[in-house]
Amino acid sequence: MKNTIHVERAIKRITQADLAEAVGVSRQTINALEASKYVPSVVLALKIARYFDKPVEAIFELEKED
Amino acid sequence: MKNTIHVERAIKRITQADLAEAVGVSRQTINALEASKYVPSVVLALKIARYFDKPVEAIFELEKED
DNA sequence: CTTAAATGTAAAGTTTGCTTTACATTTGAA
DNA sequence: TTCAAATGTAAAGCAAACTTTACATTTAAG
Repeated sequence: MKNTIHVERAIKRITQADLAEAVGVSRQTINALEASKYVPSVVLALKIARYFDKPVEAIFELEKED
Repeated sequence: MKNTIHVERAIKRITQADLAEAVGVSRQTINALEASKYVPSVVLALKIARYFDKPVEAIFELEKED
């Protein structure tokens, strides 16, 4: 599983803390997601995708090992 | 969080066990998802969506309480 | 350079996804 | 009606998501 949260965030010029607050999780959760330290729930993925106004698939991509 | 796995499965006329095997989880996991007993990871959601050839958003929908 | 904001990281704790085993109930085809 | 397949459900256990607190490092603006 890889994601482009870092990129989307750069485009919108938003901090990890901003995104965290917008989707209702802790800043560390966003940081860990960007570092691929774990896989989010589909609820969180949907909220992040909705925030960036893109489909889930545009931000979260399956890899072979998934 | 609600999902339409049951419906998609009915359209394709597949059993819970078939879907489970196709996406690499146990049959009980699919059963529990259909019963909304829990929220899947985005990896599992992506696999299910891909299996049904639809976007994640077409199968998994956020509700107010999410 | 200095300082504040942003990011990285870590540890301990709680909750929840998902598994396995096991059994009961429902459904559908012969 | 009978028998098998499909579904529902439950409990115990493990792994992973996510939280809070706390601190160190990097980045950027003045």
